[in-house]
Parts: sequence; C-alpha cells; structure tokens
Amino acid sequence: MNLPLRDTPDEDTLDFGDLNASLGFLLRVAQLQAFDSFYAAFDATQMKPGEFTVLRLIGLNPGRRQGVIAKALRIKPAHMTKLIQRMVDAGYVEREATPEDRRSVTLSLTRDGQRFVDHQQTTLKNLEIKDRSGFAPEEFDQILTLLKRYIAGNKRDD
Amino acid sequence: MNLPLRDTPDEDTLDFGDLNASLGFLLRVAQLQAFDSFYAAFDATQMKPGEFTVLRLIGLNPGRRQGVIAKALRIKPAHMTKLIQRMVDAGYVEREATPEDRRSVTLSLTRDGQRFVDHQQTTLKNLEIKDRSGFAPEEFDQILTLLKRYIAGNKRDD
DNA sequence: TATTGTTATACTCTATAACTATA
DNA sequence: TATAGTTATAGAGTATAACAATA
Repeated sequence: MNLPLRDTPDEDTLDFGDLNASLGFLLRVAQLQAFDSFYAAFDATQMKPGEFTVLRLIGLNPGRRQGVIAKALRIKPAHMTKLIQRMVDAGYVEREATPEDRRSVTLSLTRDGQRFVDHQQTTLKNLEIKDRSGFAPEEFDQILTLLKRYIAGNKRDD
Repeated sequence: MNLPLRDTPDEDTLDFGDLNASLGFLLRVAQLQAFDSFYAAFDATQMKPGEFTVLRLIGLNPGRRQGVIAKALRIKPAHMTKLIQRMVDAGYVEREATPEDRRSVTLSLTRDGQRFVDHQQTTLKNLEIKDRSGFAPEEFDQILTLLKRYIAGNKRDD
C-alpha cells in the first residue's frame, strides 16, 4: 500500500553503479549542463555555444583561413560553411578571398561582430562566476588544469 | 619568403585566449575526445555511448519504467522510444507492460543483453586504464570528484 | 593530382506537437 | 484533465561523397 499522492520514492531513484566512476559519463553529463548554463546566460542573443566560440576564435585570430578555424574546433567543412554563412548573414563575420591561394577564404569579425563579442564579455563573466560558485578557488583552477591534461593526453592525430 | 615544403608555422597555430580558461569550452572538447575514445574502444560492437549507457543503467535497475531511465539520462521520450526499439531489435532489452499502470512500460535486459554488458566490462576497463594513464592516481579521483561537484551544483529542476 | 571550400544527401540527436491508451 | 509512451515532422550536427576552382 503506497501513499496515493506521491510516487514510491525508490521508483525514481536509480542506482548508477560504476557510471559514477566513469570519466566519459561524467564528462558527458557535465557538458550537457554546461550547455544549459550557456543557453540560460545567452538567452537574449539567439547564439549557440559553437557559434559564439567561432566568433571568439575569429576575434582572437583575424585573417585566418576558414578551414583552420574549423579544424581547431572540430567543425566539419560542410557544417562550417553553413555556420559561417549564418554569421555573415547576421553581419558579424566578413569573408575575404585570400590573394596567395584563391581557393581559400579568410575570416574576420565585422565592427558589429567585434562589438557583439566585446559586449558579451559581461555575460561570459557572469557565467564563470556561476561556474566557480560550487568550488573553492583552487578547485576551479584544478578542474581546468585536469581537463587540459586530459585533452592533451588524448590528442587526436587529425 | 616561406619554405615551400611546409605551411608557415603560425598559419595553423591559433591563439585560444580566454577559451583556455573556460570550463564550458574545455568540457566540450574533453567530452568530444571521450566519445572518440569510446568509439575506438567499442569499435567492434556497433554500440553508441548513449545506447551502452542505457544498457548499463537498465542492468543496474531492472524493471524500471522507460521514462525514469530516459529522464535520468536526459534522453527525450521520442528519442528513447527509438533507442529502446533498436535495443529490443538487437535482442538486448525486454519491454514489459506494467500491471499497475498499463500506460507505462518497464525495461530489463535479456539474457543476451546481460551477457553483452558483462562481456564489455573488459573493454570498459581498458578504456579506464587509458583515461587514467595521463594522470597521477589521486588526480584521476580528483577530476571525478570535481566533475560530480559541478554536476551537483548545476542541477536542473526538470 | 591534391587541396579549399561548397553543395547535396543521409543519419543521428534534439525539440515539438499531435496522437493513443490509459489514469 | 493529466500522464506514459508513440508517431510524425522539422531543425541542427555530423559524416560522406561529389563537385568547382585553384594549386
């Protein structure tokens, strides 16, 4: 005989077993939550995480070829073409023919694009404050360091 | 005047700036590499990370409703239906009508499903050894702990 | 011949809503 | 009316191959 007004408590409680010791599983869950946080913070901008990262990377490295930016972020050429087209349509990115190699295209932010990225620094800062809030200061630095270690240790050849 | 046989070194070298201090960005990159590792390790099985995690979770919690498993893994109902159908077709999962609530369905592993999951423990162990290889033992435990902290601190309401 | 980026196709994951059968 | 799961449709990301222009 269960209480009619509530679910049986253990019906919704799951045993995660070894999943709680699986780096891949925890990375996946953490990453999904990081996306949620991004969408919550960037609600007003219509921006997706991948798009905004592309804008930031172009801003830091103006004049680089589209393929170089794409490869660094593991975005496939076909997808990159469409993503950049959206950013061009939004007025944030400029494409320019490369004189030395006329097959390729170099990217840079428009004035609007740079202004947009600059303006989102505040949003980014708030996101970081929220991210840091569950950690002691040295713990946050530690997780960044360990993630970078994992990334460097598992480098792909491309 | 550049050497003709190589790209200019700095042409491919990008400044990542603050992205190297962004938890969200590092989580994303690390997670993509974790998927790569999974696919490399589970090459022979045709299994995807999400599918295998569902199998593991069902194995740990037989007889739970499909919706409970789905929600725990943030899989949307529509997607879950198709994923479970694939697992049923593969002979790994059994669906059973719930007597108390005939709208719902409970899940369990078939004997083949349980055998499959058990058999992949070796693959999983090898993956973990590879994951641990870049870390000191206490560092690996630390990254698991910190990821769990992040996950708990950013819990969604649902 | 090989490479850069584009186009086209397809498959998965995700999001949404409409539907069914229950409750 | 609300809920559990299904079906259907569409959008985004990804993978692949074919293509045009150029190297």
